[in-house]
Amino acid sequence: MTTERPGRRATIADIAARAGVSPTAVSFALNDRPGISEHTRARILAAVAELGWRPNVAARALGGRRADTVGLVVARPARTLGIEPFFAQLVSGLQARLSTDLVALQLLVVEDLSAEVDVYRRWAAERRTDGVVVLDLERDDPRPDELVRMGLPAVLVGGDGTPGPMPAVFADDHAAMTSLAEHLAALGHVHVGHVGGIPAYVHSARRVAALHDAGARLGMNITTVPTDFSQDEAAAATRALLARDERPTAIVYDSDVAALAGVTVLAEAGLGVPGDISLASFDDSELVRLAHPPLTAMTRDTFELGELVAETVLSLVRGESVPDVVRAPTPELTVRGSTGRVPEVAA
Amino acid sequence: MTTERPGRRATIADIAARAGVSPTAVSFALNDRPGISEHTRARILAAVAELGWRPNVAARALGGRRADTVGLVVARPARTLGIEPFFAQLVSGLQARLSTDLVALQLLVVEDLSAEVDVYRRWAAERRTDGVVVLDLERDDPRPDELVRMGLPAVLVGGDGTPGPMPAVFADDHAAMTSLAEHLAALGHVHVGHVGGIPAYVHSARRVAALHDAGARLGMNITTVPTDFSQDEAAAATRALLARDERPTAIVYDSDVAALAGVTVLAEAGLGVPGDISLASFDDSELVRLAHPPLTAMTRDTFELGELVAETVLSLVRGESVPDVVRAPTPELTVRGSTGRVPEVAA
DNA sequence: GACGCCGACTAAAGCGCTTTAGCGACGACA
DNA sequence: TGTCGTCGCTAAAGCGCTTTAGTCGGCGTC
Repeated sequence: MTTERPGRRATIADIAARAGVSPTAVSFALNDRPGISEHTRARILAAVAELGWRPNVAARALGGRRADTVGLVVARPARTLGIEPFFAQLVSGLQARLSTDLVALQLLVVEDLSAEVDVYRRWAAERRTDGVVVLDLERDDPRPDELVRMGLPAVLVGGDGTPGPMPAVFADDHAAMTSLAEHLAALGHVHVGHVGGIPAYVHSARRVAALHDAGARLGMNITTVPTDFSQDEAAAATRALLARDERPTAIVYDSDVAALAGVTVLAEAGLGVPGDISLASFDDSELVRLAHPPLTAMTRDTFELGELVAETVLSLVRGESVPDVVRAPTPELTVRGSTGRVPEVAA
Repeated sequence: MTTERPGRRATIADIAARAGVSPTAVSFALNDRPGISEHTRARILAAVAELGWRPNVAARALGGRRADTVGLVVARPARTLGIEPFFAQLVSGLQARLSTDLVALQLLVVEDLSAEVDVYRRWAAERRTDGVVVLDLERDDPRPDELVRMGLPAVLVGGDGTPGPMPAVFADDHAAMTSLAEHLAALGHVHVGHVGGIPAYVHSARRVAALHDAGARLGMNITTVPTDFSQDEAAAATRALLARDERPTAIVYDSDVAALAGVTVLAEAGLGVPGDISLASFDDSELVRLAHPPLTAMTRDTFELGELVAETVLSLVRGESVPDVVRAPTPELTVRGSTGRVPEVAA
């Protein structure tokens, strides 16, 4: 156990004294730099262990070194984050990978994009983080350029798969949505509703495009209703779809939370799933697995995605070469009980 | 906008030069210390704004000041965190309150308690965080004493409401569980199952005690099955309860996620809720509101709880006086469609 | 008119590391 | 034998702030 010194905590000087060397030697030993004999190094490490000493991160960072911290700023209402499995899983994965390298994750939730950029500016000026992870890329998003300008290394999650000003981790939403559309087409569905996300988001737009492309190709009639990802709007969108003259025989939801809201609306309307109408969620998660019936969804390992993003940002801040576009696995179709053949009557 | 200097970023010396004063004056102006005239202060602040300068946090922390960071270490499997609304909401609330004071939240997920203590030790030695938030208090928990020993300020969430070695934010689980028991008793339930949490957790134990106390008082027969909070165990526990000779007419779940698992088991067993059996969840959340039928639950604002905890830890690290026990609002009963009168046959 | 005090400010030290420059000893090489 | 290179290590500067200990001029007091 650590022997508490009276008053102040141990510093590098205490270690040096105890090992009978200079502070420089301690620093060299600690950072695996050459010029310290094995014998001396061992003595130093022993002193470190005995006093339970750790270099003060602030002092370390001051010497122009890294802060060993990666930042994540999310521009969404703080209260809604708690129910987004995607987000929570991503953070868990990020955290898991970062912590193996003793790098901390700094989390911040803000109101909007401009507040988000302000935070980046602050962090960059304060040297608080070595790099950041950027989510929910939008069309003409100001963040990449701003980040380049302020010299804060960043990794984008999402994007359109084309090389941009900074590395991006990209999952092929288009291919994923296409396979979901093909699944529905194979079951005979023609009129398909789509409860989409925020159109400004690049990934939302890409999903809409994919679904409509596939619809055109496979002779399906797609109706997309955009939402802000909230349950209220998802429920309203579902009701709107049900009220259409040509009522859809299947509805695709952009997120798991939205899909659950949809399940509730259908239950209230007395419609059976998949007997009367088929449901599918683009995001898979515990939530849709627990629904009754469990929902057909595009499965991806979001935790793993987080790890991949962390890996990328770690390489980036270390100055290692990072590909412009890191491909994450494409989500794969998991068929569960919520999708079935189109009902006879409506066929 | 900031004028980028060639090479290095602005430091306090640049601001001082621009304002025609000494670095000391800049520091004083920034920290609202007396001894700077209004006129000079204004000139300094103008220079700060023009260069978009922010004090380097590392340099600041090095001067023995605060790190402006609060830590949260969670000893649970990282993958399960993503589906715990309680946890996500708490973090959101914490974050929201901390960020208004520009204090960062450091998140870390570890395997077990001993790894958690190691992280505290590291953080204390590195001066990385000013204080920490401790969750999931256990019986004979080693953490409070260890934290006191290493001099890391901490706030406990949970606990038993008695003053301990450090401030605790306490919600009266006992009273909450009692009101849930009374609700079931009023509906005529006698045989009540309880899918509990990890018995080592103080809050789990307190809930069990409350339920059994109320049972004794109200003539109910309570059967508690402990679980590790996972859905698998919750499902298994539910099946075990259903298989009992004296099948319960109501089941209480300690968490929302567990309750959802229970809903699925009942649906598979062909039992109607609340026709055949009543269900209630101790934790309320979006999840149980979305279930069909929506579940009766004990409602509390976890986001607000997070804010309260943040408030407490902020006071603590600032050296302000903090009560030993901060009382959070007691969760309140929200009756929804999942609890009903005990069925005739079983009554 | 001498003294003390106060307000406004500065010089310099110090926080705990990392890093650069350099030093002495020793062996290799010519 | 002299020189150079290398190894193992140290002295000292420097990172960008905060803080302590002043300095200096003006004003009130007796």
